[in-house]
Amino acid sequence: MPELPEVETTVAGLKHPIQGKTIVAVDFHRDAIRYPLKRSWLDTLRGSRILSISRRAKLIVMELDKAYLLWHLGMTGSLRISRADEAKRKHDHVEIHLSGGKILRFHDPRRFGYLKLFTSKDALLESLSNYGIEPLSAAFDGDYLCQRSRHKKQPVKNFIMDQSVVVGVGNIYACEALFLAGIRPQTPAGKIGRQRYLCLVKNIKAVLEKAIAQGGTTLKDFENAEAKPGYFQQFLYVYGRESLPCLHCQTPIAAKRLGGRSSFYCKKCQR
DNA sequence: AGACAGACCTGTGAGC
DNA sequence: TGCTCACAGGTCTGTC
Repeated sequence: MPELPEVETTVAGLKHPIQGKTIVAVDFHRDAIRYPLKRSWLDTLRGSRILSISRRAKLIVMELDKAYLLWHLGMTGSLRISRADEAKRKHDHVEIHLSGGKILRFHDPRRFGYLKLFTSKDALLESLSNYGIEPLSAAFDGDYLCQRSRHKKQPVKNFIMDQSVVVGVGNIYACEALFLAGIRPQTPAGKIGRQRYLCLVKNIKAVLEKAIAQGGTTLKDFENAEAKPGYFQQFLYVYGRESLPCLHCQTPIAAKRLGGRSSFYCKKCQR
């Protein structure tokens, strides 16, 4: 599920409720999600204060006074704040009881998400070292993308979804940004010129910023920290619109699998 | 090294 | 109604 805007929305919603709170108790309801949930973490977590929460790539970083918690929401994960009297739902795998009585719950039906604990900043940074630059940073520009793409034969859509190049762009926003830039998803990345990369970067930033402003995209089960959906899905031009008329030229939207992922584009608007 | 397929999971909707 | 199948927002690993 969550691409950068959904993670950003989650972090924004969690800041106020959890920053400065102390972890009173932690429940692991499984031994593992994607990776093992180690019982030894429980002692570290109990009594820890949450100093800050932030996002890096599609990851959520919680800085505690004794450690760092790193969350990935995978495809169907969500983190939400609930009252103590709200019943645990199916697929609530982790519950963190906070001072003040609220509970932070990690919900993830498909269990592609994960939670990791690091006891030093170096270990945390090491685990983040393979990620590329942030798409909303000034460093992400057309020249960067153009330079990284030289000699690459892979489809440009797969290229911009490569987290070691630029982080946070997933299947939905890759399709949307390529549509807005007028670039076909299957075009080899190395064959695209600087001018078109300038345009693509502009549209990646625009699509992500607009999605953040709308609280992300909810196709099925994304919900933010307050259990509310996002509203960006009503602004989608191509994603999930196979055979429907292009909103610019009425040509039926085409679908194609690239790198195992459904890709949507307009044969007339995207070349 | 780069590109691709397959694996990891459960839920949902379509088609029979 | 109930079965089977394909597919879903993301990584990670193995293979060619």
